[in-house]
Amino acid sequence: MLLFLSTFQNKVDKKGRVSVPATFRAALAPQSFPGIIAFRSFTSACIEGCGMDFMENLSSRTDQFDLFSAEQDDFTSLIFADARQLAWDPEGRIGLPEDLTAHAGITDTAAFVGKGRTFQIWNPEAYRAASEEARQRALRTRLTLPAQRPEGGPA
Amino acid sequence: MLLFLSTFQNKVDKKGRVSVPATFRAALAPQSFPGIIAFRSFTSACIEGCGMDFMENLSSRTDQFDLFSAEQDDFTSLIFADARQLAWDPEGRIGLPEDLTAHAGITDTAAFVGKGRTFQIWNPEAYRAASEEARQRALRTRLTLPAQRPEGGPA
DNA sequence: GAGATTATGGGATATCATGGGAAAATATGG
DNA sequence: CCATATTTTCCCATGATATCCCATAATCTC
Repeated sequence: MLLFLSTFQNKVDKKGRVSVPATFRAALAPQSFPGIIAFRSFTSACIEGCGMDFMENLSSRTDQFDLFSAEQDDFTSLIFADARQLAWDPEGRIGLPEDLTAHAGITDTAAFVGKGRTFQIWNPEAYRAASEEARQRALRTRLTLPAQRPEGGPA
Repeated sequence: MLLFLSTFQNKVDKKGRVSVPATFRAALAPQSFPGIIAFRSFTSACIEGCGMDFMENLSSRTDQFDLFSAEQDDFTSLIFADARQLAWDPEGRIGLPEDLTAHAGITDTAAFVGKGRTFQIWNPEAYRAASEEARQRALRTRLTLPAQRPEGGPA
């Protein structure tokens, strides 16, 4: 199972810990780092989550900018500087740092939302509202996906 | 765990020592040299930090310049001549040389900023201002990453 | 319905950041 | 070449934090 699917609501205990859904952990099992990478979304009031491989992939892509260029610098500031490695304990829980929960408005419950290669962590009510809006928007504009790009080709 | 992620603020004691974040030390653990490489940034008021492997990679890149050319000469002066090996003590602390702290305006607190393959060391307030600017710039210009390269990267 | 897996709670333990003193290494001066 | 001063490195102590471990309840699977 390589994709993050479905939505799970788990409790945040008084220590700030929350269980990562078992299916998400299974999706991350092949990774080198036993946990998740999390950073503040810069478009929504939520936390972005992914595996270390996703960050490695991002790093490779930023290598396409010239080293020490302004673009490379801005991008790495935005993502890598803000990202946090959250290792899970033997029971599969992570501790959510205060600045992340503050950004997402999370207090006693967290919603893990599958997004395919990544996932998000929301305040449950905030997510309900945001997802309903997204659904309305999709119906209004007849949202479509671009056709798949041909794989491979000259490097 | 090959990437430098997140931002950490550590104190500089009266001896000029500061703890390298444990996760950064872990990322540098495979290296032969038990410490970091540091040199003055020539784009910002901060200290650039990395491992020896990255310096070797830089050396390869300077090979793109003609040997003994002005560019090659400038680049190697800016980086290699200025770089210093800072070994950490048994507790994971390094001593920051005065010329580096002066360049970054660091006095009693240092911010270690993850940048992927490298990291930076800032005066905390200076970094807050610079990162906020970078964030605004990135959002304004809708900075995006080039599409994934056909080869390499996780599936 | 039985066994296994998962989510949750709380106490014990280890790790990390930090401070200060002792010992060693280096530099300075006669 | 030795004595002294200065710097650097090492060692130990401490508080705060994060991690581990065990126990229990809810859920899922077969």
